Amino acid sequence: MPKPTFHNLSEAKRRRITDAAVAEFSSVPYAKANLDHVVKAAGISKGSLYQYFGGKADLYRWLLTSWLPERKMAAIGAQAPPPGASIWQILEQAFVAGVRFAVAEPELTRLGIRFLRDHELEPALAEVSRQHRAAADAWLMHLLQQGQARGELRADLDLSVAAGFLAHALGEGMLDQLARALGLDLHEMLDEPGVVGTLTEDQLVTLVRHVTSLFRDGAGVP
Amino acid sequence: MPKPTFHNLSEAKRRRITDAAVAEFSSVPYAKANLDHVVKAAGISKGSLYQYFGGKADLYRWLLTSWLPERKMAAIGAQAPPPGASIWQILEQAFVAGVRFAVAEPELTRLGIRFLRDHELEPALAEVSRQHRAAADAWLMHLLQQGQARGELRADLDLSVAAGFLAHALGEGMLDQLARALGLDLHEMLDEPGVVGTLTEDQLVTLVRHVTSLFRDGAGVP
DNA sequence: CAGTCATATGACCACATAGTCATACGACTC
DNA sequence: GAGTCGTATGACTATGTGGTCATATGACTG
Repeated sequence: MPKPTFHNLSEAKRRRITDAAVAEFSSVPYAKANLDHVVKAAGISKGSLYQYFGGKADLYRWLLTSWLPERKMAAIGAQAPPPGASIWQILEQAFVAGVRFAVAEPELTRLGIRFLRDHELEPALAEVSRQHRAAADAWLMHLLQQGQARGELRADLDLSVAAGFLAHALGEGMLDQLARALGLDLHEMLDEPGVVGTLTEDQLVTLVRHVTSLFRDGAGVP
Repeated sequence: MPKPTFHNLSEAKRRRITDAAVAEFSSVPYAKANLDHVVKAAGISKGSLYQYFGGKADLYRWLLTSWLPERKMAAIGAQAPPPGASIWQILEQAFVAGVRFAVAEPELTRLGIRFLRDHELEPALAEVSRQHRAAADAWLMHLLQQGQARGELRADLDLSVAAGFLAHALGEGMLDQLARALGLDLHEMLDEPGVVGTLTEDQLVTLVRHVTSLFRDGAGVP
């Protein structure tokens, strides 16, 4: 976590530093991320960085556990679902919010994806990631149980299996599908700023419905 | 690719080197993998390793593009599906073969998973991975089209979306589900050699059926 | 203006580790 | 036994980079 000095800096300077760090950590895996790039891009000296943060791991941890979640919250907002919403509406809302964020902030998305892939490196981060997973899991299981009780789900569904797939589908999986729809690789898509913007709201919602439809009743063709 | 010298070595020595390399590359990401560990574990000198391979990247590439596929083929074998098989039988067979391999060879599985996660590092490997993906994709799409033509699929299914999910489900996703069934994290599961053996053939097949059932007709509860 | 404090600096150090090379070994030939 | 050829060795070099520290700047105080 940042040292007090960091909080005393001007908003603009903090921003320069954060931007530089995000750019670096989102473009290469943690082990390859280079603090010299960060300080150069931020226009500060190496010594200063160590006046603000405890080190590389500290900076990375702060970005992922404090800064990124804040940005995400700010961007998505905690939209309460309408009172009588079906679990499909709730899921759809979550899916769409996630994809909209990815479209609006491809760099932050890349940062998050990188984290998913090498969180095992920093034991402290592994714990963070485990908690995230557990929270998402609990939320999904609760939702699915509710759905099953209301008869909104296919009756033959194994909830645990479904929750596992939805967890993936809500995150990376959805982005993969998007990339697929554009004929690209996930990384290619996130690296090209313009391309995601070509997706229409309509395409997006259609894609989301195709995903959720897997868990709803089929049309029942024999 | 290995230099000619490597092929002249005794089977046993080649084996020691390969085992050491697999152990290293499967336990840490490529950037962190240390050739000194490899030579020590293999009981050879650093110079020798460079007599056998062009360098770190060369060794890694060979493991993933030649050695691992061979081992996989040997372990799974190219079982032709029975002539009149439904796509569900074919998929089930593929799923089960994949999981059996993971159970039998957790270290090789870890190696493969690591590769999936940092293939972007080595441009040459990115190409390899792209080809794998494309091949898997083509196979799945073909299978699904066949299934749709025969009416074995839910009629409302978007084939492209389904193929995307199946691609994940056949690989990492299936392993994730397995770990979930054991109450573990994917990496925890692969790191503990004993634990996977506790799964019965029955549990395994049941899990696989739960996954494929997502794409089949639901029981149709309103 | 002297003193003090927070902040800034970048040359520098410490260390890890990919890759090299001069040298040695040993089997096989003549 | 001298020559030669494929192989083995590990000390060494080159490089990249996380982290440190003596020194500086400059604002504010009395």
